[in-house]
Amino acid sequence: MRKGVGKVYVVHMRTEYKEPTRYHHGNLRQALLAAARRLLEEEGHSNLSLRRCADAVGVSATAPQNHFPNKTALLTALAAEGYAELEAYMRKGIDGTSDRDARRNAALLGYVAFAQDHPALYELMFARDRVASNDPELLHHVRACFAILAENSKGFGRFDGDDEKVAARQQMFLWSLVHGYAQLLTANRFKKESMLGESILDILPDLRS
Amino acid sequence: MRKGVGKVYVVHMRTEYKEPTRYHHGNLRQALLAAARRLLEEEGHSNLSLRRCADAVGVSATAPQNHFPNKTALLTALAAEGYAELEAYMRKGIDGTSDRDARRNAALLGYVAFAQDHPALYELMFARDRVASNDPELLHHVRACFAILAENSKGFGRFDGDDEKVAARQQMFLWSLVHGYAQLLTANRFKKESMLGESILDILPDLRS
DNA sequence: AGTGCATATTTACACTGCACATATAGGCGC
DNA sequence: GCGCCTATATGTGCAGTGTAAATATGCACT
Repeated sequence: MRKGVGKVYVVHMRTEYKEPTRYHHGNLRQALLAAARRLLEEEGHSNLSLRRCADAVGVSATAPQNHFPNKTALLTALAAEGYAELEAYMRKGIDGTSDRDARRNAALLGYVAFAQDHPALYELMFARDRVASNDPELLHHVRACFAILAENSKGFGRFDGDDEKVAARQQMFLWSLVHGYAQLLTANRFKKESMLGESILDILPDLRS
Repeated sequence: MRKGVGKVYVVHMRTEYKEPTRYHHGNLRQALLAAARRLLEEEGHSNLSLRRCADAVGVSATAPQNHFPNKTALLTALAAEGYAELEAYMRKGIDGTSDRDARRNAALLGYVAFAQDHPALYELMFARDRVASNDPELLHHVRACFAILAENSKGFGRFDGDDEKVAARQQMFLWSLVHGYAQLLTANRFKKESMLGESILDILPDLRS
């Protein structure tokens, strides 16, 4: 039995809208993810707790346990969502472009744009100790992102090895570069005076043979 | 007055050695940092707490407050220590080498080696929400690391712009690449079959003009 | 109407960071 | 030698956290 249903309205405004209190939320999993994301992006990782998510949605402190076995599971789902969006950012720039170099550049720009728009989420996506990096759903989205980069890393730069090796090295090169750039950029580790009007394309050297 | 000094020896073995109990530790700050580092690297970030550090050293739960105003301050000091070591890793490979390309390669290899030897610490060093990234001591060590990369990024690759721009872009390129590679490597994001016998030098394309 | 099961609540517990009051002892002037 | 100041430690308390376990609710299905 809920203690004082009306009371919650008196204590403070609900942050998220919720149908006039009923026992079963109906869409709690999604609502929790949305609340978690808002908390993460607006209040920072250290202010994101399961209890605050539950509060924001208007359910009891332990209700999230029915949808996520532990906090890591929630964060993992959030990270997976992030990779899906990262993929969309890259695709948006690629679609409608046919030139090979232009497609690769568009993917890189989309990648960096995502990291800049969602720095906290991007950091979470690479935090080994907060997400279950072998979660199947997460891995699915990770691979989809890598596949886009892989597709668009063909035929540039001079690398050693047979065709297979060269392809692998092109991919690793491109992902390393764009990930490092995105993270250093959002972590403010680049000198300000270096950053005037720069984009990732400016730090990509001329790789023509 | 300490409640049952002998008791702690009965409950469990102390992890760190400590002089037969005396009120003032004498070197608590250093001891706490060492304990924190051991906890971080051996038990993972989520098992690192101020109280566990205090326990490991054999002082009361709130003793750390005299040396670190809050947990972030301790983690920041730990991260600064990490940057100092990263610098040492790079210097070790560089010293004694005079060839310019060889020095740059040595710096890169040292950088990656550090990340592989201390993945948890390396992650902490770039965790925006856990360290005070504007701490003066931290910044000092960060800049020392960047300076090494900067020194050894001269005169390679074809970049646009005047001399100053080119230098900035060479540095950003190199740091992005090595940081991204180090992080993706330690986060296990590269396909296993791509990694056979690879080093960062293999994914660095031929940049000769 | 009754029943089963997914989904919620309540209660409980160990642990955390931190604020605050208090205790200790080593060093310094005398 | 002596007393006091201050850095460094302890003790206590509190709000907040993740999670386990028992209990309540109500929708779907018969």
